[in-house]
Amino acid sequence: MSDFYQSVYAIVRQIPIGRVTSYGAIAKYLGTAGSSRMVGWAMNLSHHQEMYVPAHRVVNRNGLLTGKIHFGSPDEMQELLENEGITIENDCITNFKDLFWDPIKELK
DNA sequence: ACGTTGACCTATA
DNA sequence: GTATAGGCCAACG
Repeated sequence: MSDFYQSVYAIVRQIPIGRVTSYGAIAKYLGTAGSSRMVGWAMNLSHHQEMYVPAHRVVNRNGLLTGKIHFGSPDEMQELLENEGITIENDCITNFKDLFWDPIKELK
């Protein structure tokens, strides 16, 4: 495994409960801005990682749950987020702007 | 080995 | 404001 994926997983695990972030923010934090798709790939491989990765806390820039289909059940991701106190409406995070957790600002 | 795809983002029309 | 285009790079067929 390259350090890139490990770094991505490390960041995702450090996301506080009830907060979310975006692929672009993570990519930018890792210095691979513009290649945010790789972050998505990292998430794709996250499910066969030993350590659990809360990929449900990572959404796209619009706060839309685009990756929900990659979970076992499309509704699983929304349930997990709502379980953490996040409000979802039509697969979108309503208070996304408030719940947004920027690793550059918070983790830097 | 090559072409296509993808859990994205930014920019232009 | 929505629509389309381009760029990015790794994995899959």
